Amino acid sequence: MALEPGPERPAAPPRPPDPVPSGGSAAAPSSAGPSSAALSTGGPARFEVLVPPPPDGSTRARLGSLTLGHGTVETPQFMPVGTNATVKALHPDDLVEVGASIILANTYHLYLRPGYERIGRLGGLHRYMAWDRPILTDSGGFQVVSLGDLREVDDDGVTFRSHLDGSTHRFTPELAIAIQEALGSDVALALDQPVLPQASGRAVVADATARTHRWAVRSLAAHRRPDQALFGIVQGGLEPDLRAESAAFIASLPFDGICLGGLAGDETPDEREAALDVAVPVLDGDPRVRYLMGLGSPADLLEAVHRGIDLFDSVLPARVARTGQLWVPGGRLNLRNQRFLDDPEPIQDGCPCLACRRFSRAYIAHLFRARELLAYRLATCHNLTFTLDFMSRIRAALRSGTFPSSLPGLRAHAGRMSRGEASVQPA
RNA sequence: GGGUAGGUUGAGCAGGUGGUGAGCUCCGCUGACUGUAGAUCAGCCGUCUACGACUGUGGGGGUUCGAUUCCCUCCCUGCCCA
Repeated sequence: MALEPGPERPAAPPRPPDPVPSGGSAAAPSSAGPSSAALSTGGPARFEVLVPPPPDGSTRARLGSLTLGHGTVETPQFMPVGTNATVKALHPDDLVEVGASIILANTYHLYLRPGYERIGRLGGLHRYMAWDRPILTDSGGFQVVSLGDLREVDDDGVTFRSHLDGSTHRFTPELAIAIQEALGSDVALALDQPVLPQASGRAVVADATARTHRWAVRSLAAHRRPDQALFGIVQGGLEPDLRAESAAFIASLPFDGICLGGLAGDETPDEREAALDVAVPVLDGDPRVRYLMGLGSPADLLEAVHRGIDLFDSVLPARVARTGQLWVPGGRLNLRNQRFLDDPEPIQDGCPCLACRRFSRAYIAHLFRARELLAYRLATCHNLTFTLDFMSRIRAALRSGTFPSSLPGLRAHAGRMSRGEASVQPA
């Protein structure tokens, strides 16, 4: 699709070295260098566009740097999801090695168990889970849809039944903020009401979007913690006018970053990209980071970066890893398939991850069949390494000014990792 | 040698006292998954010309319109007694 030309932008500032090498390991977020201090806004989240999109309008992709309390995040970037204050199957050292510079944790889950007051008493989420890099907490808004019939939304908040014990709980925008302040995440999100675009009529989307806007205002009013950023969430489903209106409204508020929610659901890639092409131009010229919630397959990440998104999170690479699907350039391997039992090759030749450095496909295939715990750790390390390395490749292309022209190569590397695309054959 | 309990689709079972045995759990095969109620879930898992049909209850024989069931015989396994 054609991208509309953006406005002229000032020349890019000097390009700092990317701390994440293309091998995907040993990311080392650090404080921003003195050269970028002049662009600091002094807030809890400082986003700088290091390489803006080209003036010819060939892409909205941009290279950036998001500085938070616990470190700097190079963008475009992917956040592994650690719902229960852990990225399933991984040790924090694994996350560092995989190249994670920021992870996501979940307000709803941690509220139910172990309780946010407890985490607060124990020194906050970073100390609790022994992760000293940035953490973003989801507000619990997604559980409004994922918990389905266990919830009821009204204008004041949302009433949930706990998925753990059936007990009744109620979230308001104010409580979601209080929980996240107790957790001490670097980035908090405003409570929102996403909808499944395909399963909802326009009236439902409009209603949820309007409610999300009211909650956004209340979230800002409730937020106190000066060392914590607060991002607002754009909704609007797949309705172009509602999506654009929502983007304009959220952008009019003094949030530290802009999230695009209600996507990465049951919509098609074309529908999702159309929604981005409506929402992102509304944010053009806005100095804040743009975060598309929930997207995780490499091909999807690439197209969203192309359309101007800086930040992503998803469960996908880690979840599919735990079921034996390993991502390699151009596609994926299903290690549960019989043919891998005799395959002595590493999952991906040259990959620096914990799995590929020492183990064969045959061995990992065996571990999956035996349901050995090491299988989940190795597979998760590999897929996150692949994903974060892919983001690093995108950043390298942006830094060198070759991004639009490098799209075909990046698309080939991304392959299709979901939605019924064929698996790759072993080398 | 005598007695006794058994032999069901890769494994383990359920069922079946003359009237259509393709059920279950493993194992196995394949697929799905995107702000994680998920190391989960779904489909398949005897054969075929496949929305239907056929075969299959240790082997062989018999009775019967009809046998997994009744009778004869043989084989195999567990246990008990010599």
